[in-house]
Amino acid sequence: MTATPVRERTRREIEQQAMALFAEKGYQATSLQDIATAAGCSKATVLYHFNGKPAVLAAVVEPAAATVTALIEEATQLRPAEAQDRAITGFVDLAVRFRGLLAVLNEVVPTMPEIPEFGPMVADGQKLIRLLAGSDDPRRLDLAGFAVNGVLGEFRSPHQRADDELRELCVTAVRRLLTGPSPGPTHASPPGQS
Amino acid sequence: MTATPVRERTRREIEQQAMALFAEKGYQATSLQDIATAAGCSKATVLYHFNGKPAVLAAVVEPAAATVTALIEEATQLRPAEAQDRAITGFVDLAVRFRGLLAVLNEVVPTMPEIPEFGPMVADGQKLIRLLAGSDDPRRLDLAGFAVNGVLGEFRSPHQRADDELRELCVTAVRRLLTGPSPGPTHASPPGQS
DNA sequence: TTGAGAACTGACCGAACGGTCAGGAGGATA
DNA sequence: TATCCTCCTGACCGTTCGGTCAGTTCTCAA
Repeated sequence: MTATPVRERTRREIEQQAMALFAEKGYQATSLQDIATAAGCSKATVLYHFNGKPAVLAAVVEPAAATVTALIEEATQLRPAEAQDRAITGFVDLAVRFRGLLAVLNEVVPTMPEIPEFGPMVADGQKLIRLLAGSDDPRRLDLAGFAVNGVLGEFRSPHQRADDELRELCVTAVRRLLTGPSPGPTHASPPGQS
Repeated sequence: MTATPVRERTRREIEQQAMALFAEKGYQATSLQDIATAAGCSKATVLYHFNGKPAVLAAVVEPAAATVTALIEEATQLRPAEAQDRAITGFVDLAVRFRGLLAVLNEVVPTMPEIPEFGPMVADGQKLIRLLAGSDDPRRLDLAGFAVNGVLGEFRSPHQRADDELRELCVTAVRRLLTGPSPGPTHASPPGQS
């Protein structure tokens, strides 16, 4: 009934194998031939189903992107204080859930503006930082950006760490950065420092 | 007098141009031809002076690596409390000073174990995390790793941020993560949660 | 002046990449 | 059976890359 189920089956296989390879070796280091071999088809078939390598990446990333969008929409409808906490736990959960993909995103971030498929994701990233910060104070926005970088960095190399452990570490770290008293107006030098 | 000054002059020119290009476009995206053109020589000359592209990167990174080693040696001889603060400010200062290089390091980190020239640097990274943590508590070591990732991430894309601003942000964030009370033994759920 | 060695180069190579294209295989339809 | 369309493929293309090599130019001491 879905028009051509065989088409979807092949597409899905390519997406799954591409996801695994991207997570394992990175985006640049994975060639279309690698994906095709893993998926049990020819490189031309990959290009038949996806309009170029970036399109493969976009398809692989799409579920994660949709989840981010949903999280943002959900958190936006909460009151500010709750929204921040929801954003923190939601973001970390999401990072753990798509941990294999995060290293890839990390790698591709610098070249993302060049790829039209990623426009919405960049915008969502900004919204997420806004929610994590909990306010529009530039200082808190900066800290939120720092926190996101820290979380992303935590997934850069394929750790052997368990999901739960990783989640706890990230939540703890992000809360330390973003909750509690506001950072000093100028550079803050905690008591007793050189 | 230094045996062959002309050799050193060319080497230095290549190193400087390579550093600028790496900082601007990244390591992978910079070809040997790019470096040669910028340095006003041929690609073969670059290969004559450096034993392959990774060797160029190693030479470019070497000053920063030496500074890290010096910082570690210095901090190691302080008392623990002072050592941590010295490590924090020293690390951030160093990150700002070599900001152009950090994005490159960030990019190359996953493939670093494959390049023999980088063995000592990886070891220094571990020592630095140990100093930043201020103790051997695994939880604090994890937070220190998170902090390093955050700082590195802050330099991933070429911000327009001023050095001072960046330094203040990083020091604030790292202190928030690593100083103050020890993180709870299990996952801490601040008051009022779903 | 001259010769030896250092410094440098153009031409070339093999490999890998993303992408294109004409056409084959195979099932549904008429 | 004949036709059509979807799915798929091998062969090929142009480009870029890191790296090699034989040979030329330059430097400098004897």
